Amino acid sequence: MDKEARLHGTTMAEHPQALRLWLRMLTCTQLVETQVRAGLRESFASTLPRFDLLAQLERVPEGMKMKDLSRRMMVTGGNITGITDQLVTEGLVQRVAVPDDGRAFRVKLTAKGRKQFGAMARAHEDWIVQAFGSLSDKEVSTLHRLLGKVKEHSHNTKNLSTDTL
Amino acid sequence: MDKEARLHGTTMAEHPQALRLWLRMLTCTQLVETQVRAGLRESFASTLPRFDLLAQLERVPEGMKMKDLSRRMMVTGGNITGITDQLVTEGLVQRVAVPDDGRAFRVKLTAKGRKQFGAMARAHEDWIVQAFGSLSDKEVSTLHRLLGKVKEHSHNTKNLSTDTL
DNA sequence: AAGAACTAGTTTATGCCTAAACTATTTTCG
DNA sequence: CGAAAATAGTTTAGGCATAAACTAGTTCTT
Repeated sequence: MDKEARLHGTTMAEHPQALRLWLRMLTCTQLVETQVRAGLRESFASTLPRFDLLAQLERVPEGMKMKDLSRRMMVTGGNITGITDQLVTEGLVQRVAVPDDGRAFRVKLTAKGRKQFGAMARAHEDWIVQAFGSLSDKEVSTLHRLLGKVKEHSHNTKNLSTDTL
Repeated sequence: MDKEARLHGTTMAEHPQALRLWLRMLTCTQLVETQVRAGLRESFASTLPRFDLLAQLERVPEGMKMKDLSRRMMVTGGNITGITDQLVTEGLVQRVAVPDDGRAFRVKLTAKGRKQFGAMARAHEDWIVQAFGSLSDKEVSTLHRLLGKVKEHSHNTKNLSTDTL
């Protein structure tokens, strides 16, 4: 069945629905991201990764270890080092040593950081609400649910690509 | 109405649906992207932007101007210069001068590039089909349609953020 | 025809991203 | 205990992204 389609050599003309969906999803994400990035740059002289890191810390007064930030933000550790360095320079976060573990730091918002993040979060929310403004509540919820399935499936099938043994 | 919600100071606790949707969409995109990037690197020693550029050229035997690539790929011009340089070095594309316009180049796939892209595209398609494998045909089509609305809306509202005059 | 405005492509400076190597601390366990 | 393995964080090398300045060719305007 699948083999047939391939034998006919028509796969490249077909552009299966999944592929079209993926391209559109990528486009949407980039469109929204571009707008958010521009907003953060113009209104706050900041960037999306920095905002993202602040957002992670916002609800955790005691701060988070860098390793946890790395996992939550889905970026490699080296990155967290760099972004944190920036935010420390800007005075928005601070590194605090962890008593029981001489290797680790806890990254915490400063008072200035908390204030700054508040302003950014309000603007950010407006941008996002606007970006999805053409959808009804029901459509938003449908989209949310379907993407949830994609997300779970992706988590479950991680690192299984070359599992031929 | 909206004002009330804000006055109550509860916006940050609410996490409107749009915001949750956006975060989930970002997560999904990153998950799929990470898998595709790993595949391209491991199987073809290549990258997503290079694959993307080859894909743009695949259906246009006469090649495309770099400006058009920039627009189609939604990245700035300087980027196209770099990616094209890489692909030229790898022998997968070539720059061809445009007769009537001394400034412009046409970027074309070489025979090697066409062959290489074919192999990459087959693998890529498999990865994507797998990434969305948990969705039914109907769900794929729903997702596609809803994202279409987001995309159109975003295109229509570009550059209107600070239009107070 | 000549200057201004525009356009195609490149370059520069800066930031984020990865993978992989490295340092310095735990933790594990023979 | 003490060597080996694991972990937290940093550094390095390379690629891709942006914005903004720059070069060189084209088009517009008068």
